[in-house]
Amino acid sequence: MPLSRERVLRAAVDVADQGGIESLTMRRLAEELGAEAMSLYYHVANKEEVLDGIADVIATEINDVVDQIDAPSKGPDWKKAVRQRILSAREVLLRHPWAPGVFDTRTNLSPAVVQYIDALVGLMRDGGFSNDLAHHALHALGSRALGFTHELFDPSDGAGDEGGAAMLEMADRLPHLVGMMMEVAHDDPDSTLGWCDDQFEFEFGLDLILDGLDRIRETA
Amino acid sequence: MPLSRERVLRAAVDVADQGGIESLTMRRLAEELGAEAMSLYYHVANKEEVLDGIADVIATEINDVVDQIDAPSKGPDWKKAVRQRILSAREVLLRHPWAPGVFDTRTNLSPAVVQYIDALVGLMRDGGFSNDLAHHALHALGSRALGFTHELFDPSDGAGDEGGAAMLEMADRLPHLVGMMMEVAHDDPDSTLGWCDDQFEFEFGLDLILDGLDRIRETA
DNA sequence: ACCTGAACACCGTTCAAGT
DNA sequence: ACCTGAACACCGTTCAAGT
Repeated sequence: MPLSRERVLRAAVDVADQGGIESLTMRRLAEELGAEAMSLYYHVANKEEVLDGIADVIATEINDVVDQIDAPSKGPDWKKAVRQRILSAREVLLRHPWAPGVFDTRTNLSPAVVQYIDALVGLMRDGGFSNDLAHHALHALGSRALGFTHELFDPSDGAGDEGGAAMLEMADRLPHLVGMMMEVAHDDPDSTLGWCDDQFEFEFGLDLILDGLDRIRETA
Repeated sequence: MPLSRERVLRAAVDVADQGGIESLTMRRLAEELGAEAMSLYYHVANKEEVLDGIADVIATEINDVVDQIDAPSKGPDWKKAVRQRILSAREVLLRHPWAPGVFDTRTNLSPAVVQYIDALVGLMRDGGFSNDLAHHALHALGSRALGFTHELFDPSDGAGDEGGAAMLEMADRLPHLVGMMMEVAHDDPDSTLGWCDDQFEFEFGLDLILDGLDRIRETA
């Protein structure tokens, strides 16, 4: 089977899925395809084009999933329809944890992402959004529209269990944060320090925004 | 003047400010300091530590600015206080456009960022937030808490003025998006395609979230 | 048309050696 | 204690050359 742009991009996704995005080098990608690194340049201009390409592959996978959803979106139903779409997109991205980072660095926008956004605007228009409100809504959602957010920090490491003395010193400098952590961790003693339920928090933020938009929509 | 961790990090910020983050290499950084690349390793463990370091330098600059704000935050005043803080943080980041991207890749969290977040939780507590609500609020704000969001795409390029024929073809595939763009661009004929006012959109999304939180706070 | 070998410029980093 | 020269492994990429 000869090489092709298609095969190169699919292999690139496989490499990133298996070894993470930092393992995706032109030489490693060629190896995956049983070819030499230089052969790739016949099918793609450079590595940037590979990154643009795999972003588009993932966005296409998202579109394939969400386009099978057939939810009513007229009037007040818009919110459930949009919510379902975004959470489905998120499920796809959870299978490709490197993808959000790649989307972030893309300056060229993926056609499949534009297609996704277009459908989202369509749902909001069904809900009675003005074009102006739909536009602001896209900005308000930001990366959440595609199903991810950028965590400020990963609570899994750092600030860990350094023993009581360091904890007391920390409580002095960070009274509010330590107080919050202790109380929230106390309420949910299962997860001692992996104390954030990503899915729950994502939905909380998403609903906060969707509810706010719905309120503006009604009074417009 | 001998090298020092401090000088290395300040020089790294200068290099990034001047030439962008991709211009920040160990060799270029050493040149800026009139030294050899290998000398840097006496003061920092590796490049990752440089990146952790400059993230912390910027976060410290943010703290220096926001700590001078003395706004009332009790009860309903919390929202104005938080809003002002976040918009001030944003002003600092606009002077270091590379910084959001660096924050994003940091897996080790900057002490100065933690300090910033702690103060933010304090303001919310002043406003009557439960620790639980403050915790969800941090996740809902996400990177917006620090004053930035990740744009889905940069409207300055792509989808540009490819003439009427391509536009008609685009309108066919992307009816909602093209319709939205045409209407919003029509309302604001100044900015033909740089049609998004970043500052306005940032504040719109921020206020949407803050208003939603305020409503939950009141009914709690 | 499609693939490759040799080579180049550029990384981050190690380590033994200088002062 | 602080800095450096030489060297290594690894990048992305060019280009002339193979089939």
